[in-house]
Amino acid sequence: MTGRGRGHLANDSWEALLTAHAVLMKRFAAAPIWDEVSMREYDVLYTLSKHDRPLRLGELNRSVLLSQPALSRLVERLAERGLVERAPDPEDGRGVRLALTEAGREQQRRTGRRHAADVTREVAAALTDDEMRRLEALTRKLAGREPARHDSPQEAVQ
Amino acid sequence: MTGRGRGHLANDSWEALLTAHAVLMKRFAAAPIWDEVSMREYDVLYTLSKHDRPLRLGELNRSVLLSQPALSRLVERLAERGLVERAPDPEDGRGVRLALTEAGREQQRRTGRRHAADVTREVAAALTDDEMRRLEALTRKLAGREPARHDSPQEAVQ
DNA sequence: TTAAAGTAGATGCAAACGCATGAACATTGG
DNA sequence: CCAATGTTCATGCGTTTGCATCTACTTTAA
Repeated sequence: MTGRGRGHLANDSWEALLTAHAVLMKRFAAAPIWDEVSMREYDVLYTLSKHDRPLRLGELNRSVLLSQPALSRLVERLAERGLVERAPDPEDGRGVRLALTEAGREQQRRTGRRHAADVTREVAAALTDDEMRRLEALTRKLAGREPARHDSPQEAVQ
Repeated sequence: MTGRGRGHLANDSWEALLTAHAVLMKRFAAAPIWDEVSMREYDVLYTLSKHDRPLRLGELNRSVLLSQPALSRLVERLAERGLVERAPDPEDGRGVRLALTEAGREQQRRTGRRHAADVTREVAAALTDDEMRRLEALTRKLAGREPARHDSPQEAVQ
């Protein structure tokens, strides 16, 4: 007698995550720190800052919730503003290698410092240290998997 | 000797949540079930379906990650398609009361059934029952608070 | 080796978005 | 009671987004 099935558990927890995401994103968006770069632009700058090697557009697109063309143009605008450098990939003539410029890195640090303070204020005010650690572990586990296959499991196919 | 401070814990857990959100949203968006209503439109239909009383635009806007004007027009389009009903609020002449039409409710159920299957597949494949319950509890706690104040705490001001 | 198929990113264009602001109504203070 | 202020949603307008498609390059296989 489990009360609710796994399906309900899965959907309820996902809905709760979505709600938390929306509520906190609204609060962060309301902060007066997005005058130089928008939240989406910051997302790109932050993702690039996390890696020390240049990223391909497609790699970047895996963590940024935008369509490939939209991201392509967002990066284009950041490049025009001197925050991102676009270079052809020497190992793949189709690709571009994206990296922060020095100005981009400084901008990321400046905005990141201010944003991190907001994140700390909201999250640390809501959860204990242990809860934050557990939330991190759970959400990492949630994202860190192969996509679940849709079709029925085929047994011993060749 | 805590290793990392609360600020780091807060930011790391928030980043992990953001990553999980982006990764799973991408997978869900890739599902072939958004031909009748888009994900954002479904978000509105779903939120309305959760409440049995009509919602005000402002209330709806608290859970939907869109600007007020964008939501106003999204609702307008849904109303034109006969999925949402907009009525003036009898208790407040400025407001509108939003509710699903019967067609809207059916559409929400149809899309919801298909989407829920995807959510179950991804989330239940990644987490145990206990983990799902813990994730739900943590994210509820995270969102279910008053916004943390920014300014310094004023003591005993009148 | 080379034609066919696949992949990465850019571009045209209509739809949707956010910001600033407006119009209508509600609330407050004198 | 009424003027001033606040609140709620709608609208004008420039910017950004997504979809479809294109080009350029790579990979596969014959």
